[in-house]
Amino acid sequence: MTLRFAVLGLLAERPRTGYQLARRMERSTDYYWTARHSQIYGTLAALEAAGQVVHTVLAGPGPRDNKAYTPTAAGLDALRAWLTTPTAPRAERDEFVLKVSNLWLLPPDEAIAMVRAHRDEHAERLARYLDFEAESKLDNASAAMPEFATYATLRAGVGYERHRIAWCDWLLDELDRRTRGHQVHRSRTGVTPAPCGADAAPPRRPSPTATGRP
Amino acid sequence: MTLRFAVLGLLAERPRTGYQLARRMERSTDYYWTARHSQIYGTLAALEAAGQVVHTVLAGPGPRDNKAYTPTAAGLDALRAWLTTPTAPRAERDEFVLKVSNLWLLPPDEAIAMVRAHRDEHAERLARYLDFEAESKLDNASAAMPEFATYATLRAGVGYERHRIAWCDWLLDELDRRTRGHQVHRSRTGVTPAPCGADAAPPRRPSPTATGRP
DNA sequence: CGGTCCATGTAAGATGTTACATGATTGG
DNA sequence: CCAATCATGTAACATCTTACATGGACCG
Repeated sequence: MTLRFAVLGLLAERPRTGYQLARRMERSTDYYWTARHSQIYGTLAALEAAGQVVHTVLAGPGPRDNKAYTPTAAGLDALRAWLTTPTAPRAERDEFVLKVSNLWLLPPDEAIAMVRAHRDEHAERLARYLDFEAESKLDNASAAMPEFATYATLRAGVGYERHRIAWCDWLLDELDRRTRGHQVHRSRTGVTPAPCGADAAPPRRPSPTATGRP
Repeated sequence: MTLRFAVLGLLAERPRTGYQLARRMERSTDYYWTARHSQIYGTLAALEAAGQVVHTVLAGPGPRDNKAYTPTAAGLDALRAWLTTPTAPRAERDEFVLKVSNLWLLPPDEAIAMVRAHRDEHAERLARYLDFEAESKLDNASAAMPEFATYATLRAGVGYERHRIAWCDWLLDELDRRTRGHQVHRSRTGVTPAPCGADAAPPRRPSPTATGRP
């Protein structure tokens, strides 16, 4: 259902065609929902069937008709109702963090390279966001203007990238610290041999607590 | 494909049954991929067909056989290969940020209430994460131990929640500031009326320090 | 005259969620 | 005795991605 509201929200700003919506939603910078055009056209049809948008044909330049969609009063009501509904916490799915949870399987140098690459990518994104931010001048825009809302989402992106970078830096630091001392034992096979102590008998019960908690 | 590797990763730590995997993956705290059991059993079958895991039947307490899965050498190789593959930036889908991008449609008091509720939820989650963190003592665990990797993902969670909270605080502040002068027009609705002074246009740059970092 | 942008659609497939189904053991 | 936990599976559905299809206008 969320895509419906994402589309409605963009249409509430100003009428757009399916193509324009697709352009806007194919990247997620400063917006936070993506969709391909194949999804969008279907969604627009569904919204229209539900009486939440209407379209006017504009006979644009292409061979196709140019359909500009506008939300109806019912559509805007639905949108506002959705806005105030508590947001169910979405399942966090983060492929990189998942990889990090398996980092112990990699030799230290590869682990470090991998994190470093990720860090750089986020640094680049942060730079892009900051460029956007510098361009957007909204001075004393009121909270009732779309410009302010857009700016607020951009700030979310900036904060997120900063957090990501800080975390990568911390990780790199830790990886360095926690491999130092063990590096001595590395003899040209890429794998760390057991360094010392506690060789036998890690407890290994099927332990129900080990399965994890809430 | 990602789920395959998520499962392989957990099995690399220690053998588990489908049920145990499902327990671990139904919440996303300190892990970062979720799945229902209905997905997991299928994935295990696919992994086995691909020769990446094998199972041994343990005739557990239930009426069903208790199948414990272990990765094969081929499975571990595939997992390590995946770890070093560059992570394609996943489409960011964040329902709350999407809502914020439509915030201009709401009357100020409702907007503020909505953000506040979100903030509180994240504060609660942060507290839970910090509890976990306090419990996990890994002192000088090496980077080659699963415990460290798990701890690293927990740190990601902590950083994320902190960023989220800081962003909400910033937003609440801005919403307050940017509606003040406009509140004069709202009569008797339980919301702070404009107190005094600074009615029109104080410079109000979007001070970047306000976002606050980890 | 070949590629990119405009512009709208359909179809097949992968992935994820919800609901259905079964049945033993343990604790209140 | 009723509910929860253990334990594994299937089926229907919703959602998302990728690929196929069409064709005019404009630029180099």
